[in-house]
Amino acid sequence: MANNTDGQTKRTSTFREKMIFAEQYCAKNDLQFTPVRRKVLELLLKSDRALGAYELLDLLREVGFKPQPPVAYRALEFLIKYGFAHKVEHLNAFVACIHPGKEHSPAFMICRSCDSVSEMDTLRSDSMLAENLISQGFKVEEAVIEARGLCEACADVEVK
Amino acid sequence: MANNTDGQTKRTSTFREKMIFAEQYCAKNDLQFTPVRRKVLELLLKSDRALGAYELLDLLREVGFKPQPPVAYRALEFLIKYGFAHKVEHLNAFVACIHPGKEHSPAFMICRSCDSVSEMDTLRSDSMLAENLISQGFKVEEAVIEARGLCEACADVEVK
DNA sequence: GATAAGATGTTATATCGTAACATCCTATAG
DNA sequence: CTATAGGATGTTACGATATAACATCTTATC
Repeated sequence: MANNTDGQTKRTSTFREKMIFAEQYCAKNDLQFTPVRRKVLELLLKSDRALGAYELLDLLREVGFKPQPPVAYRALEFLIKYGFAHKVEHLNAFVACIHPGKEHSPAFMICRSCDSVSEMDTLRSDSMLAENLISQGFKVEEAVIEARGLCEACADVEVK
Repeated sequence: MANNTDGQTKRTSTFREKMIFAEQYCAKNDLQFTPVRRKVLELLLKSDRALGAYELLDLLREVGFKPQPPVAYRALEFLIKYGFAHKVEHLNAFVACIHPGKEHSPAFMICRSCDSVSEMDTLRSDSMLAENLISQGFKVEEAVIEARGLCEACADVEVK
């Protein structure tokens, strides 16, 4: 299938495109996209599961870093603050964001069979939710949705 | 205002009514509503905030129990399993459920100012959400919504 | 009164997360 | 070229959350 030089092909953005986006976003906004931060984002992007902080620490060690826990948590804090990653609260674990740069409240689909986590494109449901809550007198500033169930692949397999 | 003998008055159910409901539900379903479980539910019902497991342990100690962590976690596991309580993942803390016995995915409104947690009556939004996710090939089995923002009281106060 | 299931007691430890302070790096002013 | 200031990282130590594993007790039933 398409490589990066094929500007015509329709597809979601690639790993490399996301890294380049992060790079440029940081440059534009005077943010330091340091080696640890870059590596953590790479690891999250390459994983189809959410990764725990200590798991990330192990992976960082495998590629030559010698980080203590605060290093991972600080990198994650940075990535989350600027919209490159989210925390999945049900798992105490972290995932790369699918549309960094855009304001949004994330919604996750967590497969109970294969543990994959995918982020829903949920700009629409945001507003439904907010309206709903506002109607009860609550002023929503941010909202997170986490759904557990079966992803398409695992639902196909399960005969039950 | 109304006491329990006033069957006509419209209001949400009282602490005592909820305890009686739990009692009867357990009796009907051969579940043991033991002293620790009862006390933990009482404590959650009486609190307007979510309570952490270790906070509950302290409160249990104040009333004569001498529990180690697993005791609290087991009581909570029971209450959650049978729909009397929920875990608020953003807070690593627990709240009593507002409508036990009914199948539902909870939605919480967490006030960033006063820390109050209230559960939204969200049977409707459930289905909206499920439809939305199903459309992306994911089979939702349960979903949790957690919104942060300002409760009505705190929004009124805040002049900003 | 034997037995089995569920509940609780208890110890120890795993897992997740952060406070606090030292050090380093880099940009910019003097 | 130093000085210095802010942000980033290194490091130690610990706090907070959660559970595994096994012992004991309680209760219902045979």
